Parts: sequence; structure tokens; C-alpha cells
Amino acid sequence: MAKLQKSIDKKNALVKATIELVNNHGFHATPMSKIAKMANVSPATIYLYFENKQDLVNKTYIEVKTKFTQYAFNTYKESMPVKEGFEIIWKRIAHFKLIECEHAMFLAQCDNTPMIDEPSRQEGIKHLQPLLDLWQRGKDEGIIKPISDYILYAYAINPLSYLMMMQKNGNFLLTETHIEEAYIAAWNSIKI
Amino acid sequence: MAKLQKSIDKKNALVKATIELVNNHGFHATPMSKIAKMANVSPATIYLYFENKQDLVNKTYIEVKTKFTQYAFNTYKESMPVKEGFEIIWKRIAHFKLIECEHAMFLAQCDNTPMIDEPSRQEGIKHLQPLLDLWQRGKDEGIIKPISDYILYAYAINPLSYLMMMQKNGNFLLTETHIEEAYIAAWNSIKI
DNA sequence: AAAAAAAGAATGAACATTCATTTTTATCGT
DNA sequence: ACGATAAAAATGAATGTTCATTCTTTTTTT
Repeated sequence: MAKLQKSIDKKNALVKATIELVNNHGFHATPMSKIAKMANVSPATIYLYFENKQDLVNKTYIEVKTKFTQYAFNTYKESMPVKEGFEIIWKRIAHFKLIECEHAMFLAQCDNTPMIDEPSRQEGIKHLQPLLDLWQRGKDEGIIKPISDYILYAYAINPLSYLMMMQKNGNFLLTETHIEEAYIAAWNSIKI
Repeated sequence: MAKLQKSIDKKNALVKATIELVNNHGFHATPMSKIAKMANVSPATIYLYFENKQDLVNKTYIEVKTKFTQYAFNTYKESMPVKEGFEIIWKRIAHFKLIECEHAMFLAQCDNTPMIDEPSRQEGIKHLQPLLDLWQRGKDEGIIKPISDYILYAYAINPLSYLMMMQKNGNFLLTETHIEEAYIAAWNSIKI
């Protein structure tokens, strides 16, 4: 195994362990020692890859957020009609939250607590730009309500996070039918 | 000042300090010593009122959640028509999140992290029963979509939490107009 | 054999909780 | 109504643990 590959493997193992432990216990309740143990690495080794605990979690956040948005916008083209584009993006997001539940949970926790520092948070927000552009186009074309992007996001996208939480807590099972129902509710709340 | 009153004052000061500090730094990053300092009390005194840190935050959660739901359902009567009842409850909830932002933020953080233990979390959920009953009535009358309560909640209520977060982060200012827009989006996504 | 990477042990700070005293409040006999 | 005293409440300091980070040594790679 090449040296570079080995380094990448270790870094990935650390990121993976961070996600799992932070998901289950929260940032401050996951010691570096446990992250190291789960990644089969010495605590000291973490500091070869990351500056400190905060840096580890910031970088993990950015990495996961990047994966998330890459997945979300993968099949979307700017040339698509607004309605079709929205449906595609929305369903990709839903799908990501379904199959990459751990990653999505981690993002939700980062976005809802003071765990991530402000620069990384801002960096994370940028990734959503294509969706905001799509909405702007929809507003210009008179298809989407001319209201604040924050409200559009609150009604069209954020509910998925809540459903994922409930799913994780075992309160209910998210099926394809639910996803379809949720999509319809999402579109109804933003379309004119 | 009567003895009992004094005790209640101290307990309230502790709860208030807990909310403020946990909001700004998270559960594990708020030491008991800081909570004590902010409440003008010795660290040891906390243990006269609460068993330990976990108990302090559990009890704080239940107290805030109780206040929240009392406020939310205050003017609602079961005799109201479904649509009117929902509008009243929804707007009370929105109003609470607007004027009692600190309390609402605290609840959001509790609901999105592993900070609260499971029994307290379950206890908190129970408080929402009147809203679930109203929705059931709406479904029976053919006014509200026959879909899972979780999805109804995700679309009708949860978006308010997101908007409150954005407001808190200074990203945008939540006005009466926004609230009205959001209410319409909420109703559109749950009505038949 | 030199350089780089990794490891385990060591360090020192921060923290939750408890302990030994002090201060406040309540009770009682006068 | 008053002071003495017992009980309760509150305190600051002490304790023992946990943890992030660093240091020194060992292992691996070049």
C-alpha cells in the first residue's frame, strides 16, 4: 500500500469515527482518545492530521457538507425547467438523508449547535448557492413565491431534517410514500 | 422575603443561567461553576436544588417545554373549528419563538442533540398532544391531509424553528409579514 | 542510516462533585 | 418580644477524574 493512500485511509478513519461518536454523544462528550481508539490510531497521531479538536470537527463538517451538496446537485443542470430542477434536487437531498443518514445527522447537529466555528459555518452555507439560484429563476419566471430564501428553505428543505431525526429516533419509518407526500408538501408551500 | 420565595428565586436564577449559557456554548461546554457564577450562587448550592448537571438540564428542559406549550395552547379551545384552531395555535407558537427567543432556542438545541436523556425527551413530546388531537379531528373532517403526524409537524411547525435560528444568527430579520407568509405556507402544506 | 510517521506515557488544566465551615432561619422557653 | 440554640441553607475550598495536547521513544519508510 502506497504511503499516500495509507495517510488518506487514516484521515478517513478519523473523520468517520468523529461523525459516529459526535452523532451519538455530541462534540464535547467525545474525547479525542475515543476517536483515536475507534480509528485504530494513537491519540497523538490525530495531531499529525489535524491542528486540534476544533479543527478536526470543522474539517469533518466541511467534508461532509461538500459530499452532501455534490450528491444533491449531481444530476441537476441549470438548463432544466424550474419545477423539474427543484424536484430533482429535492429528491436527491431526500435520498441522501435516507441512505447517508449518519452524515446527514452529523450536519444537522452541526447546524443546530455552537459546535462549529463561524467561518466553517459560512463556508458550509456557500455550497447551497445552486439551489438559491434556481429559486431566483423561479421567482423571475413567476413560478415560485417571491418570498425570502430563508422561508423557502424553511418550508421546502428543512422539514426533511426533522423527518430524518424522527426516523433515527425510531419514532417512525420513512418510506418512499412518505418521501412523495413530503415532496408534494414542499412544492405546495413554495409554488405560487 | 419569605424563605420559600427565596428558594424559588434561586432555582429560577439557576434555570435562567443554564438556558443562557447552554444556548451560547452548548451543554458540555458550560461548566457548573459558570452557571453558579451567573446565578450569583456557590457551585455547591446547585446541588441543593438539583441532583447533578444532567438533572439540572433535564428539569430546565421540562420547565421550558411546559411554558412553551402552555403559551401555545393558551387561547385554543377544543370547540373551535379545525382551521381556526390551527391558526391560533400556530400563531401563538410563532409569537413565542419571536418574543421568547432564548427559551425557544434552548428547546431547539435540546431537541437536536443527545443532551437530554430519553425519559425527559418523551415527557416533552407528550405536551404537544392537543395539537395532535386537533390534527386528528381535521383528518376525520376531511380538512387536513391524511398523512403522518410527523410529516404534518415537519411542514407545519418545524420550519418556524429554522426561521428562528436564522433570525438569531443575524442572517435575516423575522417580521410580521414573514410570519404571515410562513403561516400561509404552513397551512398550504397540510390542508387538503 | 537518516528522516518521517506513529506510538504510549506524561503533563497540566478544567471540571463535576463533595466536604468541612460559616451564615441564615426557625423554634422555643422565658 | 427576646435571646439562645438547634436546624437548614449556603459557601469556598478540596478532591479526584477526565481530557486535550505535548513529549520522548519506537517503528516504519526512504
